Amino acid sequence: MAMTDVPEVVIRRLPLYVRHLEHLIEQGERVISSAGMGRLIGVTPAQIRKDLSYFGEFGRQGLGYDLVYLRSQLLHILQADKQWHLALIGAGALGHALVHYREFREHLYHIVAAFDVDSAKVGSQIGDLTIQGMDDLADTVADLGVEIGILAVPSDAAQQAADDLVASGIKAILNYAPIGLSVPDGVRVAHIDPLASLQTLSYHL
Amino acid sequence: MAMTDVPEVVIRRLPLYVRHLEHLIEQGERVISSAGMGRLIGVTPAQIRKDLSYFGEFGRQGLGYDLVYLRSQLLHILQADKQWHLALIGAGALGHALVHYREFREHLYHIVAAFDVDSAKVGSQIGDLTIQGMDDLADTVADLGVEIGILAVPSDAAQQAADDLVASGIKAILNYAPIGLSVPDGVRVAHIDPLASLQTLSYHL
DNA sequence: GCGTGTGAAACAATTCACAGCG
DNA sequence: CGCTGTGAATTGTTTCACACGC
Repeated sequence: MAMTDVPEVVIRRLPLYVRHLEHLIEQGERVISSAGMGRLIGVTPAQIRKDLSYFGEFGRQGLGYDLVYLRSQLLHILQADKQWHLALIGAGALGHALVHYREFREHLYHIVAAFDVDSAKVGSQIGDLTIQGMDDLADTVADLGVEIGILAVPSDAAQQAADDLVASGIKAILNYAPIGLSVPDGVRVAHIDPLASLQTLSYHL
Repeated sequence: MAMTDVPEVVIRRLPLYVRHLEHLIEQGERVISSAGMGRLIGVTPAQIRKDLSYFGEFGRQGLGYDLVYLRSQLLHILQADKQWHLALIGAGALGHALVHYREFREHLYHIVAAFDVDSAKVGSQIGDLTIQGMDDLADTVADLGVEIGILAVPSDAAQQAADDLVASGIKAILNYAPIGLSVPDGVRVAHIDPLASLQTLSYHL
């Protein structure tokens, strides 16, 4: 019931719950029990109830959870119910894919500016954004209210770019570069590392 | 010392260790202590020693760990020291980025075939691969010895494509589709979900 | 002395089991 | 009765602290 001291692992599960709630809503369902949802996702019903209980009481005794209501509550907890402005650093093949990734736009995470360290790319288009030089980063972040940076540069440019993002005032970075970033306290990094994912897969084969 | 019953969370840290070992090797270092490595990565020295102890004894008392030796041992544990053959399903912008992603090739994970459900794309090139139709999947997987599938299709096509991969005999899937896949026991799925990562970031902001 | 490897202790997460409510 | 919400019990993970070897 209290929202203090929520384990990080619980927060990482909330987006998963949202995904499955949306799927059920699309199928025209209205209500689900923790048992039903657990079967669907592959976790225990107790875990779902416990996870939700960190944030409040969202279910109805004897009935289950209202899908639309629970989804809206979870999105609110994640602050995913308001619009976010993202800056993309790195206009390579990956940057291209990210700019065109529909999931982001459809879920209120909007890439509003693109940058590249390579001055040859500056001025050309990526999606409907004009690629800017890193010199413009701080001004653009301030002007457009950018809250989150996406790093999609080669690993040898990543730390410098991260430093630039931090200097511009950004407090959250989604890092696609295959390297651990060092950032000051108060800045949060989420790391996506496909090679690491493949290596954990091949371990089990 | 025994290799039985290794917690999954330990396995997910091994690629991280490998990354930092490689970084140190590039810088010309030869040896590091668990304390030095812990400072670098941001974990406790005890955790590193405990993690490694699940697999054997790799350090030297009073000295630390030989970087090249430890890296080779970790790569061997992860089975990342031999070549793997991957099949890409989905030749959109993301598939494009994945085919050109150097990390994979440089680390022995080779995309050797590409497929798409859209017959209009079949026959055209992606990188230096010719896009094939899903009908060819089983034969190509068998012919080329594909062990891992990469799913980079829209969510409404993902479960069907996953079923096709499973039917072709594949036992590991790297899933970029924003949806939970249901697969039989014995098939392992690693899920990369950038939106979920953004949502955990915005939670903390 | 320095730093590993490892049981034991401390801490964290998950699951159990049941009171309580609609 | 069905199903939530939650303390208590269990299980899993991390950290401690020290014996041992270089």
